[in-house]
Amino acid sequence: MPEYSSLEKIRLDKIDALRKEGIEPFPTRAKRTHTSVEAIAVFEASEKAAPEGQPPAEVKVTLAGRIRATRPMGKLTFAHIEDGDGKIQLFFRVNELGQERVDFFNNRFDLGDFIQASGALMRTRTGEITLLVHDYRMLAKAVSPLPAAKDETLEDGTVLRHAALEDAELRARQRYADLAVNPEVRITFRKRTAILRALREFLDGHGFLEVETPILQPLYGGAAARPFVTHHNELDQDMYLRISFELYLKRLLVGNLEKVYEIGRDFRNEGVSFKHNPEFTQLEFYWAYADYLQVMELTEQMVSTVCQKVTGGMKVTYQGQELDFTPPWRRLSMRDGILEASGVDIAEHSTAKALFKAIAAKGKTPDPKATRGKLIDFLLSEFLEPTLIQPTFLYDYPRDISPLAKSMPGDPLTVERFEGYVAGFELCNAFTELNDPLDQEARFLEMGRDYADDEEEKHPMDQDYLRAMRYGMPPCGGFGMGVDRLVMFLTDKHHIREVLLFPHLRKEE
RNA sequence: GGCCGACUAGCUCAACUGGCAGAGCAAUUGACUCUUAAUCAAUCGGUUCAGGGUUCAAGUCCCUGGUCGGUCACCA
Repeated sequence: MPEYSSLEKIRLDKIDALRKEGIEPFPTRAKRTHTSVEAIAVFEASEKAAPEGQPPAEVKVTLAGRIRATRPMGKLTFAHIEDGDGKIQLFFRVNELGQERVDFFNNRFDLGDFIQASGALMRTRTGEITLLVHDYRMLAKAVSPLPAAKDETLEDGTVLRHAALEDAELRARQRYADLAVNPEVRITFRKRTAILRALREFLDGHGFLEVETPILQPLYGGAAARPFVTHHNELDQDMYLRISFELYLKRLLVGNLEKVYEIGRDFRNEGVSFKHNPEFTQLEFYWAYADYLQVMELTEQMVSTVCQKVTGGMKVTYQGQELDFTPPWRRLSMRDGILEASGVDIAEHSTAKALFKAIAAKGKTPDPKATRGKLIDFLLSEFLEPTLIQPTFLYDYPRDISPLAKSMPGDPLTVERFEGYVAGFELCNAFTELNDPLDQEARFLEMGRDYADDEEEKHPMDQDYLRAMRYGMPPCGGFGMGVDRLVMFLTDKHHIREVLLFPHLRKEE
């Protein structure tokens, strides 16, 4: 049983009063002929069609929406309702309704209630298109007051929000209230959907087949991350929530599906931050007979096309700085990038020991047990990453942190891999895929050895994946992107929570 | 997980070095036939995140816990 506040008790009393009056506060059916936006458009068209100096033909509509403001003034009441499209004003007047029905609205309806209202559209003296109400009824009573937000439209047309729901926790925990009260939040999530649709359109248009692979897996892999573990009761078998799609999608290339992609949820049992949520939306595609350079080109085409479609241009403002997604993006080798940013030339230090000394000379202290690849990664995040603001492809990664990528011909320490960086953090990760089953098996063993004393990063050997690869896998390029991060860039949100409808939060006490 | 900060009415926020917990909106009542943060008058509304401590006196100081935010660590 909830503890009702004094405001809620008043509303509960109104529900009782309505029922006593024979009115159902939660009727089963509703009716509407137009949304607020449609109604306004129809009325404007009718005004345009009217001959010069003549009043427009009468436009009768039935609207439905949530009451967001009321202004009772005796024999008149003005109210604004909001629906999924926008807002429109209702005008209750004694002339049409009689005093009793005007009073009934004022006495029984509250902010947040859903109402259905029919009547004729008109313009008020101040020029606002308004529904002159001839009939109305309750569609759903709101027991709890919405966390109020009132908008004031200033003379220059800017909207000033008063008493908006701003508390980040409450907004995320009660996203329904956040959405109900903050229209720009609805816009963000509509944009998110538009981005997903645009990504699918792009890949479909390039001949990729969208597929679905298991989320519950007997073995996890394809990334270095701790998994969530669950259990199948009937089979008495532990299962993992996937940490990537990679190993399953590449099995499909063995099966002669040459271009596949999946957009779905990955789960990583790791820290939560402004760019990490335990479950996040990943896009991966695999492309037979392509290499990482072709993937690079397709990536900048895809992201810029999506940006164009969703925002109307190739440039966006992100946290006060302009990002330009126009291809081609800057290409920077790992060696050059790190040399520029830190002064350390990784090519001059071929062992972990030598590289560690070079880093120490710069006044930084990485983990002394780190492999050479991990040290390079340290240099990358410490010096280079923060400088990669405009979209940049950083390419040629150390082999020992890339167990699924193919080595550069003639350079055993380096693999054909790139990551796309934007605004100082990683957007995507791609490589020429390793398709040699013997090399792949050796890499798995290598990972197992290198990380043997670090259970968390141990890469499990996936025998079925190797079996698939032994049937022959075409040379291919593969790609993965955190879709939430792309949404962040295109909606100018600093925190991943702002682009997830229901982000991870700690249990509510 | 470490460090720093925040938490006060349904919402947004005040309250000096410890000294009677306040405002606007929302709500209730009344006035008002073109308002738009409607206005005007009156009224209601509090376990100051929770628990403990110091003190004549705690929203304020101390300790423990919670949640959120920032930051660092972790995240090949």
